[in-house]
Amino acid sequence: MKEHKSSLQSFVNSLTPMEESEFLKIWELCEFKKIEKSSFFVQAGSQENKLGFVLSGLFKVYYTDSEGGERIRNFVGPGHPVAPYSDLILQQNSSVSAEAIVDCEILSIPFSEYQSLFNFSWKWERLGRIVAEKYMIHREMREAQFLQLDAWKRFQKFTELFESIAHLIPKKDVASYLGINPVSLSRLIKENAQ
Amino acid sequence: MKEHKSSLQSFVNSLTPMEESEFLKIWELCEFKKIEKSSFFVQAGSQENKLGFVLSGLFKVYYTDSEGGERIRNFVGPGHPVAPYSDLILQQNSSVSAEAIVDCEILSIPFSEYQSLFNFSWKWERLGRIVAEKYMIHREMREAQFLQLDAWKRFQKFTELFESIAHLIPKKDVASYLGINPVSLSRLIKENAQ
DNA sequence: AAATCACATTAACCTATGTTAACTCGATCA
DNA sequence: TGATCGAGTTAACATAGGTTAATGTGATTT
Repeated sequence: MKEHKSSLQSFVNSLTPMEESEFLKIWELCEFKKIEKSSFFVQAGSQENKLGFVLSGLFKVYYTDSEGGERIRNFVGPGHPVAPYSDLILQQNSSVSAEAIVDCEILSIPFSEYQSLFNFSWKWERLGRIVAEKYMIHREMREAQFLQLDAWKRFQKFTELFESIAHLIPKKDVASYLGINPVSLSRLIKENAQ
Repeated sequence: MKEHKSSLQSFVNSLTPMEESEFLKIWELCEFKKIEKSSFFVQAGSQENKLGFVLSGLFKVYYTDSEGGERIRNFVGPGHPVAPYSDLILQQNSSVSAEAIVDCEILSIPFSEYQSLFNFSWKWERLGRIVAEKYMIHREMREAQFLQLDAWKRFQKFTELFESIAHLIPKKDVASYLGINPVSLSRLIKENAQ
């Protein structure tokens, strides 16, 4: 669909401006998929070869602990890539699951073919660099927050960062993202309310 | 010095094999520096334009909290880059300090010139991508540990990761890296020492 | 409509980690 | 040589956050 194409295209162009012909290289790799609420784009433990680009909806990306509990690494909404990026690079089984919180639409791209674009042109190599840099900046921001902030301050940062989509996210998932449990989040909200 | 050159060269080649002539592009940018114990390569709050490559010694890279306390993000030893990488990319004042834990020798490279190499050849763009990917993988690993592990388990991971240099790191700095205080680390070691 | 279910809230109690302070020890300095 | 200092340890107590369990509520299923 036209709008899906332009959604990906404006993402790509915002990172590295590209000629239409260059952009088509990735567009040809895209497969449109619908993923309904509570279904998975990526399953932890499996060897994946997909990079997703979210068109609509919202995913949670999480580690699973030994008792089956979720530890949410990130939420990913429209206009952003969703993938077990480190695992794809290291060619290891996915350490995270990516699950739809609401009904979602995505473009799915085979990761190995995405990587092949790096050999196809400098522009794509550059895009790969910038994508990696952006991932890094986000992971580092989270690391900094765990290192410096208590749970309540992390909650405030969460609220700022996910302002536009926070209302879609169940509180239990917010708690998991913060590294605390839902009961504790309830208490924090109550204690800090006004 | 010959050995400094080959130290950087083998780092570069391990990421992306390069012709001697290509490698010289970065080698020409390098300035050799000695940084003595307790001195800084990077100061938090200042606008920096340097990428360091550690030849010998050991740095701690840390955030400073409102009361002046250190929150250590990472330790960097020989053969690795040391820089406020995200801040350099975002062109903002450094959010971290990089301080020598012992006397150090480094190569210092102007970051803007390092970035210019990306325009000079595809090979350098590729190197930039791989460096960013590796940074990302490390930041993500730390994020995952804060999300999933308690302080004692994080300490065990620290011990594995920094096996070869852990003996150089004061325990108070280890505690800071773990996100706990030195008194708590002492207690954990005591309680877990069988 | 009744039953079920996931989610959220609250309370009571528990545990990991923080805080303060005292003491030791080895390194450095006067 | 003695004084000082920073790091590390320990103990006592404080607090943030975890655990369990009870309760409510709204959505979904039967």
